[in-house]
Amino acid sequence: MSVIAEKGYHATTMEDIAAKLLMTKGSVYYYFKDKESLVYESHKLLLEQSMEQLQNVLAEELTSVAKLRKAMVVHMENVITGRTDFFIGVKPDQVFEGEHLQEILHLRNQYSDCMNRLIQQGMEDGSFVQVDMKIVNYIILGAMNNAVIWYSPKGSKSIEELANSIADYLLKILL
Amino acid sequence: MSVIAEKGYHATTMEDIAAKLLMTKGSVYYYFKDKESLVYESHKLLLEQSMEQLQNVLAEELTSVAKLRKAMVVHMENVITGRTDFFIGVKPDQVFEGEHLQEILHLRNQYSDCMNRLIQQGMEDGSFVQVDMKIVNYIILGAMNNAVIWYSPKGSKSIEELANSIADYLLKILL
DNA sequence: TCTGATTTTGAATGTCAAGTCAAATTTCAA
DNA sequence: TTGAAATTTGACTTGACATTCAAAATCAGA
Repeated sequence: MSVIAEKGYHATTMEDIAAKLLMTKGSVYYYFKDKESLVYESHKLLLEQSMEQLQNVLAEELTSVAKLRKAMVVHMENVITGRTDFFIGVKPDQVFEGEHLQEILHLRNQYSDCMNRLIQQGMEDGSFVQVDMKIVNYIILGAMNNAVIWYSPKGSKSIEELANSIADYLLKILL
Repeated sequence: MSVIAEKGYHATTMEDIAAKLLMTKGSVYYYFKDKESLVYESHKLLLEQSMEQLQNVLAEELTSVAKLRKAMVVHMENVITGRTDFFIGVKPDQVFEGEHLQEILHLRNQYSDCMNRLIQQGMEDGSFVQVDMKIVNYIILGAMNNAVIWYSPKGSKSIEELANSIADYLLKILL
C-alpha cells in the first residue's frame, strides 16, 4: 500500500485507497471487512514476501558475511521500493504544514548538520575513516531514533547502558 | 508530549492531551490555536533543547571520537526518555488490534529472528566479533527501516548503490 | 438470449473528534 | 472588598471520514 506509506495510516482515507485501486469506496468494502483488515492483509502479505526472500538468502551457499550482506541489501530494496512498510513511519509533512513544517525541517537540518560536523572533524583529524557523511548520518540517526519503537523500560539494561552500547556499536562504522 | 509518542499523532485526541495536562479541552484551546500548533510548539521546544545540548557537546574540549560518542549518548537518552520525539513513529499496536496485531508482531519477530540467526552464525564461525545480538539487530533494522523517511528517488545514488553502501557500513559493526 | 450470481456504485448513515463559545470561576491589584 | 482581567468549563456545532446498503451494472453458464 504505497498510499499509506505516503500519507500515513490515519491520514489515508478509504477513498484514497479505493482511488489507488481504481475502485470506489463501496467496492473496497466488498473485499475487505474494514480499514484495519485491509491494511492488515496487505501488510501481512508484504511481510510474508520479505520473509520468504530472507529465507532464500539464508539457504544460499555463502559465507556468513556475504549472506548477512545480501539479506541487508534485499531488505533495503524492499524498504525503499515500499514493498515492505516494515515500519509505518510518520513523516513531518504528515503532521505539520506551511510555516511550521518549514521550521521543523529547518531545526532537524540544523541538528543533522551538527552531527555532520562532528563526523567531518573526526575524518579531518584522522580519527575516523573516510565515509559518505550523508549516508552514515542517516544510519546513525535512524538507528537511534528508532529506539522509540522498541525501547521498553522492562529491559535489563538501564537507559545509560543502552545508550552507551549503541553509541559504541555505531562508532565502529567510523573507526 | 509523551501521550503522542504513546498513541501516535492522529490517534491522540485533544481530550487525551488535556487530560495529561490536567486540563479540559477548552482550556487547551485557550493556549493553543489548534492541534497542529500545539504539537508544533512542543516538538519545536524539544528539538531546540536537544539542539542546545548538542551545541554544548560540540563546544567541549574532547577528542573527535569522544565528542561524537557523547553526542550520541545524549541523543539516545533524549529519544528514550521521550524528550525528543525526533521522529514521530507509529507502532504496530496503534494500527492493528487483537488477532491481527499478534500476527503482525509474530511475523516481525520471525523476520528478526532470521536476522539474528545470520549474526549468530557469523559470530560462531569467527567472521564476526562478539556483539549483543539483540541490540545490533535493532540498530541494523532500525537504520534500514528508517530509509522510508529520508529516501528520495531524486538522490544521485541508485537504490542498489544505496542499499550496498548501507549494508557495508552496517557490516562494519560486526567485523 | 435469459437468468442467477457476482461486483460495483454512490448516496445515506453514524460516529468521533476538532474546534467554538457564552457563562462560570478564579485571580489579583487597588 | 471589589471588579476587571485571566482562565476554565462543558455543552454544542461541525466536518470528515468509516461503514452500510439498496439498487444498478456486469458477467458467465445454460
